[in-house]
Amino acid sequence: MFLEKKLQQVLSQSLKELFDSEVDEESIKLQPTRKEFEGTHTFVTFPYLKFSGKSPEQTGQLIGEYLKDRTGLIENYNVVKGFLNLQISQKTWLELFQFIYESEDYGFSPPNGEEVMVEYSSPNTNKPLHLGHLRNNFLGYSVSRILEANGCKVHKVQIINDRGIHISKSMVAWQKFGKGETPDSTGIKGDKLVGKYYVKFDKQHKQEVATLTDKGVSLEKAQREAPIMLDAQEMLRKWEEKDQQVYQLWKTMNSWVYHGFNKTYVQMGVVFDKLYYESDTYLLGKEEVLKGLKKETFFKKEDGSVWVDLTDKGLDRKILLRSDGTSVYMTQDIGTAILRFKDFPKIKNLIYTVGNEQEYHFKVLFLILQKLGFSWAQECYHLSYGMVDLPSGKMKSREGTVVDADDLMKEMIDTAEEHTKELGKIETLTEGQAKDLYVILGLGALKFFLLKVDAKKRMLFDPQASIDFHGDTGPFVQYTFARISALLRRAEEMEVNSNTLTFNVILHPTEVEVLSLLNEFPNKVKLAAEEYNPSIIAQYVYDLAKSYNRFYAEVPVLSQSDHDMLNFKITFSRVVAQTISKAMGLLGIKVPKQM
RNA sequence: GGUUCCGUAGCUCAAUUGGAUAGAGCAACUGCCUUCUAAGCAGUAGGUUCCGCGUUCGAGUCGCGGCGGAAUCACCA
Repeated sequence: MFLEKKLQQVLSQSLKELFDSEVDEESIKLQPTRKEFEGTHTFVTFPYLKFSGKSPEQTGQLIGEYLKDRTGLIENYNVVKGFLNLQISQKTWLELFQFIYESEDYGFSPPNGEEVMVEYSSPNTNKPLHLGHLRNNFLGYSVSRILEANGCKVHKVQIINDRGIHISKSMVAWQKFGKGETPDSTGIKGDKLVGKYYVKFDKQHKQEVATLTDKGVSLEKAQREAPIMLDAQEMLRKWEEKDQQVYQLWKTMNSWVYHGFNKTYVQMGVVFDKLYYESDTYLLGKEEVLKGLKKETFFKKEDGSVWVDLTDKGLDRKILLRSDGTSVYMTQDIGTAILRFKDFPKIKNLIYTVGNEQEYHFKVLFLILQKLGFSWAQECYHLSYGMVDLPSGKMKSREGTVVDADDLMKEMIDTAEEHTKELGKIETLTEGQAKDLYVILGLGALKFFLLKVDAKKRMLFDPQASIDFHGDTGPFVQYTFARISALLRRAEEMEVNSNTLTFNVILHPTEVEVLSLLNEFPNKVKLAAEEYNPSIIAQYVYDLAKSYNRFYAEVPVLSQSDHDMLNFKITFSRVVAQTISKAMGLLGIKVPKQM
């Protein structure tokens, strides 16, 4: 950013003086120079030929010459076809470093007064969290952090789908087969216990359906009218009537689940500022739909069901209330959205982190909110992410191919422990510190793996082979941080005076490369926020670490005899470590001082 | 069938939003620990960017037509 501004300025100036053309500084685009050419920044001359009236090469030559002679910014240049490659002068690089070093919070913006809400995690209370939730949560959490880094105040919220037929199913099965089991009595985590009964329901249901179809009942009818299914529906009715016993059971079982979820969230390292429950919002949604019906925004069918007609927007008709008056998914979401803007009237943006399978749903939801006359409907955004596939294909709870969140995290942590012990570099850590380290590394690997891929894209996760601790991974970046930390510890022992920085030094090419990346950091943070895209940060921090490692391998730091050089390289390393730590923080990943 | 998204090295992913000879990691192979952490560094090999046509100085990227895959189109959530 620092460099771009200066370059844009002098380029605009040169265009004016050389060709007498007014070009807005902001509109001048620079791109990184391909590494087979000399230089770091490239200016493409093609768009400006109309001003110069000369060939691409000549235009490049003229501008390059001007910059070299008239400004101290570049020390050399070369022209290949229409590409003007600029080599920034040492002096400029050092100015840049000084600027970064002295910046209060380099790359991050101070509060700008904007308020946004990010929803991530929308679990059902009938089964445990799985790999899909991990991508969802890491993504939403990271996007929140990135928005915060850009100065926004972020409300991190969760919507808990705590009502409906699915939880009734678990409740019925627990009543029938549970024999009073509780998380305490069994030692099973609450969400797992409830999930167990959800599976039990499914099993029982299948059996009953089979019995019925054997008697000649059609499959569809059998599925609908199997005794246990009727029980579940009855239970849902009783719940809506607030039947004491059912309500109590519902509260109890949900509390088990929340307790279990919380453990999982703590391990994941994600937090929420506020929780929304669908049981609190579905009635509000219903009210709004009835209001809309009065105003004839919606219409009623003969059987009493309420619909919205979106055919004028190229979409379909969509049901909002069933013929028996009960609400559907959409009804709840209408209520939730309204409640949120009531709770936080100042929010500029409501971001839903939800899988791309629900794109249609959100398109419809936002249109309905618009029809209801809420101006803020424009501010709702569906942050849609792709599904996580397994080598065996899609995850399906019924077929037992779901990767459980707790299991996966534990596996990652165990692998990290194994790896660390093999390398044997942490004898000085206490047992507690070592345990913490395994969590940092295991989760770092997992988060980085899930976040480095563009969120919009469907991705493949191979539990056996996908998670590596080498190469383009979380631990690689963490390692770079730990390495620099070790270096800095040593430097401290040497008592190097780093208070006075005199930049009377000669830069190594690898240092220029790193500086060029450090210069990019603010851009990346901004871009990641604009696109709600953490993968930009993940790719960036990998490049930075990679590039620093090259420097580390080629340039000795502590054995520098010249004081200024020594001092510079230590400070330089510290700035890189700080930037790595900040970038990883945006991904929700911690970095260890030793590993 | 309609709509939307996707197709890049053996595998997993990039490619600065239309820029130069399409880049990383993994897997394979070759070097580098008596000097700051080798979870590292350097190197070799690997490509008709699914196919075809078009748009222009320039296409993995934009348009059209195919082929292949996914999601969605519920009185499920």
